[in-house]
Amino acid sequence: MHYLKQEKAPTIQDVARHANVAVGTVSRVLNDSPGVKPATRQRVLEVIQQLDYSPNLIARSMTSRRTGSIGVIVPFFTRPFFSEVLRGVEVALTQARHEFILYNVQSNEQCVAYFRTLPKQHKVDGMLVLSLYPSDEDVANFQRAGMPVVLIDAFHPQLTSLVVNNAEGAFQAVMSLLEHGHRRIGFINGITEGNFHFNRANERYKGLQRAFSTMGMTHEDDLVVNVTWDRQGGRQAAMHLLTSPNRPTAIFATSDLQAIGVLEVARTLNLAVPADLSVIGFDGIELSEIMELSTVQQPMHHLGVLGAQKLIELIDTHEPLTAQPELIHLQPNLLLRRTVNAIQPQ
Amino acid sequence: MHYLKQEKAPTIQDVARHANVAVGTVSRVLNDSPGVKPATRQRVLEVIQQLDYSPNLIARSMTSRRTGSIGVIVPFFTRPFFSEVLRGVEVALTQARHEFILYNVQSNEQCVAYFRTLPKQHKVDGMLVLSLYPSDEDVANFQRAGMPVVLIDAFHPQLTSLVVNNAEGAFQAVMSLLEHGHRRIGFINGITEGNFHFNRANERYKGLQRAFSTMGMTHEDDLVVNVTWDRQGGRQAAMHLLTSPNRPTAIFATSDLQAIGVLEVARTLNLAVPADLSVIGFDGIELSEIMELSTVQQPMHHLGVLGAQKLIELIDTHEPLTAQPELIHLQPNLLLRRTVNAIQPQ
DNA sequence: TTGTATGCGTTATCAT
DNA sequence: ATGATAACGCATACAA
Repeated sequence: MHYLKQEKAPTIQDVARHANVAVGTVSRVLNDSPGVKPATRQRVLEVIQQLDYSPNLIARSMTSRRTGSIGVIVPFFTRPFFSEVLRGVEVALTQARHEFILYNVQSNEQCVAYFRTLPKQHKVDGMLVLSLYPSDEDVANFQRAGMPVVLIDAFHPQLTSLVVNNAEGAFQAVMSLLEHGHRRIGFINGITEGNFHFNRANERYKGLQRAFSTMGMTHEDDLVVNVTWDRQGGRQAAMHLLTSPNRPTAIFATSDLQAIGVLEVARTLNLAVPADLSVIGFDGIELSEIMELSTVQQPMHHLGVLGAQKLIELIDTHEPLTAQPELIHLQPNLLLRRTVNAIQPQ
Repeated sequence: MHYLKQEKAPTIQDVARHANVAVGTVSRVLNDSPGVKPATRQRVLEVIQQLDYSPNLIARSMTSRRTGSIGVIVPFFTRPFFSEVLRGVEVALTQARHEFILYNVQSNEQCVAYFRTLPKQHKVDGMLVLSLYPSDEDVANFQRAGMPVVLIDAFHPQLTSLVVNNAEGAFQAVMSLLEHGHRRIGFINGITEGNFHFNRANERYKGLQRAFSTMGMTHEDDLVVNVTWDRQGGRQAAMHLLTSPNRPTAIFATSDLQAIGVLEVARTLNLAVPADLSVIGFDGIELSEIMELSTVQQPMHHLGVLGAQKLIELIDTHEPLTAQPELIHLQPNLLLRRTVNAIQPQ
């Protein structure tokens, strides 16, 4: 092969020289600032074309103090729920001509490290945090660094937060089961592998309890199992619940993945769904549709889009830090599908 | 709330001043270069701590000409296949202390635009390209810009490429169907929504043809359907194939998602799988396991890890552009599960 | 309308 | 061992 010429990339200086103008003028052309003679502009444009010049974005960030990219901190980004939210984020961001750096977190230490270091590195203009709860100290750090932050599926009093009404979603799901005649309802509660600060699962538990008390009943503690949010966790929980004496006739899981795990175990135990067992999940990922799983649908895409838009807003308005943080509530939506049935007469 | 002090972030100058040293010394401490008296180092370190100073990475990139982040160009990143590869990328990258910017592409124009602009913007140190084929001109651009590129699940003679032996995978899948007695085998070929440059599907078709010719037979054209890579496409194709007279007894799809679509249609048509219809997919995504779908497993995670490692290598060695591009072959692996059965006696 | 000069926060190359 | 200073590529305030 012929040798490759790897000339240094042309700079604004080169353009200026070739066009017989000063760098200032080229800069003005680039940012189409007013006050440059059409003829000159034309000439500069031609040279730019000819030299195949493109501004160095890093250098530009030096003066503009904007990088054009935002950081997204997310646990286990390949999980369908997060993946769907990210999709929404991506849509809103590309529309706003921004890019995003993905900071995947798999352990508490990693999360803490990101919260600590990222605000001060100046690599991003703002941060989107998914399902993770920064501490007061972390928040103070963000503010000191002047770094806008939006929380998605998480909450902090001083940060713009988008939250889904988890309690309400759980309430509806469990009410539905109760109305179908179920009384022994297993509840699979999510803990997280990394031991992050979550509390969604507890809200969902409260929703369940409210449903029971609405019906003048109380939920029995022995039907609550704490496991991880994934299929594996669901399988463990289901194995425990379904092989115990006086097994539940229905199971409500705090994630679809867990619910899928339940379905798998039910299959191996030869329990027919929904004849022998009703199941409701949470999230409304695509998989739930395929499996015809009843679930509490979260507005994942919307969560992502809205969160990204709010963040861009904060960045663009240069966010007077006195501004009141917004708290935005979104509603989940119960989706009854194949896996829920009225309880069979014994 | 008390007013928020949003002081400007401290710079290396501030540190120098507070420590009564010159910026050069602070820089030396930061990069632990040799030749700085322990006492001085200590003092500087203390000031850094006290000021909560952290170097501005953008400014650092100015001189170092390295950003510490790489760009990943990927179509439809939420699809399980890409998502899994990305997971591998993330693992290798965080290990190498790099970050990645996700460039999601959904149309040919977007892809072309990324190929054109990204190399010259200096926002990333290198690029990872998934399942997309840059043109010769694009490649020339990369080289001119001195931007290392690694192709994953794609190939270009002048670029380090990781490819899976698609033909072999398809061959094994179809051979298995043939050995199970199937003769009328539907083939669902993938086209892509965005009209990118793909050719994987054709390789898979070749594998199918080779299997047939190995058995001294030929595959009939009317059993080939071209649809998109997703569930939707699979459903369309299945509907077409399964409602035609003399329907196939088995279907081989070029993606698991398509195969899932086939299963869905089979269910609505009251065709039992595998009694009435055998199905094999391609990719080996988690969903295939849940659905007990037979499939050709691709080394997705490995693809991501290896690709990222190769790219980091290129970046670190500052890649003398004369270097021979590597071509790395990975093998897929046939996974026979519930959805394949010997053909039933009519 | 256009040119010049300064600054952005580092690193690196000189001196000292 | 450390200090002073020139790049790095661009934007911008100020001059002309």
